[in-house]
Amino acid sequence: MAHEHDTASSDEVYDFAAIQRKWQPVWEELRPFRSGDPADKRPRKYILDMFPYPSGDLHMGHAEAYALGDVIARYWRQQGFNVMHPIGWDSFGLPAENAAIKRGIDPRGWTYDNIDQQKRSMKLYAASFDWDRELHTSDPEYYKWNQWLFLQMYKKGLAYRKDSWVNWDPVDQTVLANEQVLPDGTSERSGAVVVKKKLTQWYLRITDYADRLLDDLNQLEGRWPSKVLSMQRNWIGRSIGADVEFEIEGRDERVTVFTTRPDTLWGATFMVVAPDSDLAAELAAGSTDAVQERFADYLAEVQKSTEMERQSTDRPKTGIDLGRVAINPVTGERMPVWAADYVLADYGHGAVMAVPAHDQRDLDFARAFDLPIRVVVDVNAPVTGVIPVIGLDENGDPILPDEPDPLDPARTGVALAGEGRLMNSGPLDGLSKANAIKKVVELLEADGRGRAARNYRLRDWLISRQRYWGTPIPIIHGADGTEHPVPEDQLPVLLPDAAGLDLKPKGTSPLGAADAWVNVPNPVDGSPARRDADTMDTFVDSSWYWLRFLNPNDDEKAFDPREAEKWAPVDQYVGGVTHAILHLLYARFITKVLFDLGYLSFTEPFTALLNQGMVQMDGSAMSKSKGNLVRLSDQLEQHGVDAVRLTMAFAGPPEDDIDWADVSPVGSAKFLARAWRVAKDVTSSPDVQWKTGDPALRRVTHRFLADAPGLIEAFKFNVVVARLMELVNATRKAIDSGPGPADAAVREAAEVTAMALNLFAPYTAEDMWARLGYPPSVALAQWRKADSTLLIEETVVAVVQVDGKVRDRLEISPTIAADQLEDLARASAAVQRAVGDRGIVNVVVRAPRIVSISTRG
RNA sequence: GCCCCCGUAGCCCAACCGGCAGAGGCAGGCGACUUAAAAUCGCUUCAGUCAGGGUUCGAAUCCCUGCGGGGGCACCA
Repeated sequence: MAHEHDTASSDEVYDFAAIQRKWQPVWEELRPFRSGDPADKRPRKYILDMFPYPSGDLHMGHAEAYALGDVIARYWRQQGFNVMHPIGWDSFGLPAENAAIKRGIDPRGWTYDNIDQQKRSMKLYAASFDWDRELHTSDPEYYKWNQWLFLQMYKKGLAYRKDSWVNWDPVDQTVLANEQVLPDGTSERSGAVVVKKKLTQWYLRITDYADRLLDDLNQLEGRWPSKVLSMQRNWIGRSIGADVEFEIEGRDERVTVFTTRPDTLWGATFMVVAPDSDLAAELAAGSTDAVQERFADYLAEVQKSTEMERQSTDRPKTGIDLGRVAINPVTGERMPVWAADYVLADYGHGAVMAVPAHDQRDLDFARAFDLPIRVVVDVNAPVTGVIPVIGLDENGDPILPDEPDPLDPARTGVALAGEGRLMNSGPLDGLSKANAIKKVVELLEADGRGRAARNYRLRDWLISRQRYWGTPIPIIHGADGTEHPVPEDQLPVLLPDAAGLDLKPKGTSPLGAADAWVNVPNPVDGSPARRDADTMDTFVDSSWYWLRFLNPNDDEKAFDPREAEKWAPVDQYVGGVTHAILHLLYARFITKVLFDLGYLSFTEPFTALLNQGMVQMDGSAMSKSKGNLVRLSDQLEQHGVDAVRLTMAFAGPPEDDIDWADVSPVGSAKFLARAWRVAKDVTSSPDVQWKTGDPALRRVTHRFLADAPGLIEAFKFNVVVARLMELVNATRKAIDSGPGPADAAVREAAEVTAMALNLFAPYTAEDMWARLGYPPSVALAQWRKADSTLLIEETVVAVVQVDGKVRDRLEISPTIAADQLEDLARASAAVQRAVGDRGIVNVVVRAPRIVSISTRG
C-alpha cells in the first residue's frame, strides 16, 4: 500500500508543488524570455508592466497585475514576436526612509533586502520577464540620468525654483503633505496647528505642455481606457475664456482677471482677489491702517484653515473689503475690491471679476456682504426665442411673470448660469452668449484691455522633496544666490552615506547636514558654495524608466535613441488605475520634452493601456485593520502559482475588481488537474496524423484556435479560459466515451491545451508539454493555425420567428440561399399554425440564421 | 454641482454588426465508483436581461426617463 505511487505511473496525481520545483530551475537555465539578441529577426513587441515599489513582499495586487500582463507577453511570443517584457524596481521613496527612521537602519539596506525577497517571489510566480534588463532607480547608474534629464530641462527653462505656500508644522519643524493635516487644521503627528509657510521649491513646467497633453489624448482614444482619458482631461482642466484688464485707482498697473464669461462683463459689480496672493498684500498695503489690520487678521485666519476646509463648497463665504476701487473697463463704473478665500492664488491671475447675477459663488458672496447684483443675461428669452409664460389672460394673450422677476437672483439666491440674450450690456444687447463673447473680446482687444485666453487646472509639477532617499538635485548654489548646474561630466551627484545623518523630517533636507557633501566650491570662481540639498519626487524616476529598459547598463547615455526607434513606444502598458493621472501624465510630459529635445521620434510613450482592477475581499479593499487580508504567499502555498494566476485571469474582465470571496482558486486547481490528466492520458505518439483524428473534437479544437487570438487581443482573458475549459471537457469526453485516448484528435486537443494554457498556467502547461513528448519550453511553441475547413459547419439551425416569437427551427446548409430559406419557413407547419388566418405582411430573411415573419402592419 | 462607467440565474460572468438569452465556473441537487468518505466521473435545477417608455420585422444590445451601484473633477472664475 505504502509505495504504490512510486511504481505505477498511471496512479500519478497532479502535484503543483512538484511541478513548480521541477520546472523553475529548467527555465532558469534555459532563459526563454531574453529579448536582447541583435540578430533576432522577429518583429518586436514591447510589453510593459508597471514596475513595483519594493515594500515587503508581493501581494495579491501584484499577483493580478503580473498574471494579466504575462498573458499578453506570452501571447505575442507565441504569435512569433520578439517580446521585450522587462522588470525593475521603483526603489527610491518614503517607505524605505520611514522604515529606516523607525528602526535606525540604512534605507539602502532595507530596500535591497526587500528587492531580494520580492525577486524570489516574482521568479516563483513565473512571469515571463527578461531579467537581463532589470534595473533599480536607486542605483547611481540610474539616478545619474535623472540628474541628466533635470539638467536638460533646466537648460530649456523647464525646471525652475519659486516660492510657494506649504503646510508647516511649527512643533516638528517640518513640511507636511496635505494628507497629514487633519480636518481641524492640526498635524496628525504633533497635534500642533499647522500653518502655511512660504518655501522655495523646484518645479517642472508641465503647464507649458498642457495643450499638447490634452489634445494628444485624442490619439489614445480606443486604446486607453476611456475612464483614464477622462480623468486626465479633468485633471488638466482647460477653460477657454478671456483675460480682462481693470484699472485700479491709485495704482499704475492694471489688474488682469481671467473669466470664462467675458460676455457678462457689464454685470461685474465688484472684484475679488485671493487673500494669499502678492496682489492682495500690495493692495492692502496701499489702503488705510484699519484695512491693513483687518487684512492681516483675515490672512492669518485663512492660512490656519486646511486645504480640505478651504475647498469645501458649502462653507459660508468670508472676506474683507480692501478699501480699493477698480474700474469696470466697459462701463467705467467704480467697483469695490475685496479679498476672499474662495478665490485661489494659484489659478488664473489670483483675481476675479465678480458677476453675482450669473455666478453662484459670486452671488453667495454678494448676498453675504450686501454687494450690488445686476442681471445682464435674460434667461427668460433664451436663444430659441421661446418665452416661458405663467398662463393666458382672458384675451388669450400670454401672461408674463410679474415684477419683481421671480428669477431675480438677489431674491432667490440662485445665479442665472443658463444661456439667454444679453441685456443691460450696451453693444452686446440682444446677442447670444457665443456671439457676445466674440464681440466683447473684439472690443477689449481693440482697446488693449483684454484678449482671448485659456487657463488650466493643472499646476506645475513640484519635484522638491526635503528627504534623503531620492535623487539629489544637481544644482550648486553660490553664496550670492546664483544657481549653477553641476557639469554633466561630474554626474552623478552621489547620495552621501546615510550613516551619521539624522533622517527625521525637519523641513529641510537631511542632505543639508552632510557637511562634507553639501559644501563644495562654486564651479565658476571656486568660492564657497552649497549643493542643493533637496531630492526629486520619485515620479521623475518612473517617468522615463521604460526607456532605460532598452539598454539598462549603458553608462554613456540615459537611453539609446536607436533602440528606442526599434522598440518604443511601449506597445502595451499594464498597471493599476491608481496611476491613471500622475504617473501617466508625467511620463507623457517627459516623452514630449524628450521629443522636443530631439531624442525621440514619437510623442506618446504608451500606445495601449490596460488597467487591471483591484483585488478585494468581502466587498472592500483588503487591509490588516479590517481583518480581511488575503496573503498571496498563503494562496500560493494552498493552491499553487498556476491556480492563483488562472483565477486572476478567469475572475472576470481584467479592468473589473476581483472579490476573492467570489472566486474559486480551488476550482481553478481542479481544472488544471483535469487538463493535466488529459495530457497524461494521451497514448498516441507525437508523429500521429492530425487528419485521422475524430472530426467532432477537431472542430472544437480548431474553433478555439480561431477564436482565442481575437479574445486575447480584446483582453477577454476570462472568456479564453472558459473556452479552454470547454475544450478540456470535450477532450475528456472523447477519451472516456468517444474515440478513446489513442485518437489523433485527442493528442491534438491536448497539445493545443498545453500551448494555450502556457498563457495562464505556465508550470502545468510545461509539464503537459513534456508528457506529450516535447522539450521545453512550451512558452516558445508557436500558436497553431486553425484549419479553416474544420470551422465550417455542415448544417446550422435557422430560427423562424412569427411576430417576434420563435415558432420553428430548421436544420439547413450554411450556404442556403435567402429565397430558398424563406420557402422552407413558409412551408413549416408550425409557422402556418402561428400565422393562422391573419396573413403575412412582411418577411425579413437573414440567411442562414433567421427568418422573421410579421402578420400585422 | 459637472462629467463618465455599470445593472443578465443564489453568486462570479458569456452572448459578434440589433437576430434562438447561456460558453465557462462557483454554490445546490441526483447518480456512478467506494465498506464509507474524499478525490474523480456523469447527469441536472435555476434568469427572460433593474423599472418604464421609444425606435425596429426583431432590443440584454440603439435612444429617452427614472431607480440602484461605482468612479473622476469640484469655491478652478
